[in-house]
Amino acid sequence: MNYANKAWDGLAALGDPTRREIFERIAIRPSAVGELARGLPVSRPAVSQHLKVLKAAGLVSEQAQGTRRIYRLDPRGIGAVRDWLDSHWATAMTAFQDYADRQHDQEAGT
Amino acid sequence: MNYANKAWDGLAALGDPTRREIFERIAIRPSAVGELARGLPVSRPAVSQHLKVLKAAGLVSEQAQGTRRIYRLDPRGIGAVRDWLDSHWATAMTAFQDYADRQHDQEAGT
DNA sequence: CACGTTAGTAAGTCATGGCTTACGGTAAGC
DNA sequence: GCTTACCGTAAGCCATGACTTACTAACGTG
Repeated sequence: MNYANKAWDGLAALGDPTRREIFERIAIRPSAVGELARGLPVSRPAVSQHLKVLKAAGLVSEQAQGTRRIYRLDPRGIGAVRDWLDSHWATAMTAFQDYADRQHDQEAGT
Repeated sequence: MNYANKAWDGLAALGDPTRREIFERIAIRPSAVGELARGLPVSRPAVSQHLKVLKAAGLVSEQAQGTRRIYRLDPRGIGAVRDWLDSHWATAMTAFQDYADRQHDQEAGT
């Protein structure tokens, strides 16, 4: 139960729509900064700043290739957020089931 | 592959730390608005507004109980975000594996 | 039936953070 | 070595959105 820390950073990072867009493009294909910026309605420095946040959250990793920096998905950070959500999803499922059962019992009881 | 829509709303909603805090408290135990506000450093209307966003994203559901509104987790919205993340996590894993293999082959080749 | 409790909405304030331009710095190519 | 391409950081601007107070509404209780 310590995905909480990393999961929070990840969720905070994925809260911005532009960052989600960048994230999804990287998911399709690892890309360099300028390459990403060319397909987006924001400037290249803006993309750089977003990548910095995504990297700090552990969602993407960077690899130098000449003067280019190739960004790709980082399974670790993504996995942390996934686990956090999965845990809450399971909680929600059982809670919902219990709730539905109780409703049913109440109706049957009267 | 249409969790994208709901997942985006969910991620946008969970981007705010106060909303995540509210979300986690509801996960522990379904609660009314005032009850939540009492344990948080923000006013009751602020909590109301956050719950509105969470509900619109399909992450929580509301049930009237007298003048009180009980909020509980909604598995549907949470599941959508979970699936979105799970999908990208799987992508990241295989991509990372491929990348590692290629690095290894390159080293062996020389 | 009035009062107290609970909660959503409106309006307005203010800070967070996303964006831009400008700059500096590194690696490849001629 | 000089130029070109690629990228991160700094500084500053500005809009989004989170928060507050005030108001209105609905339900239960004495």
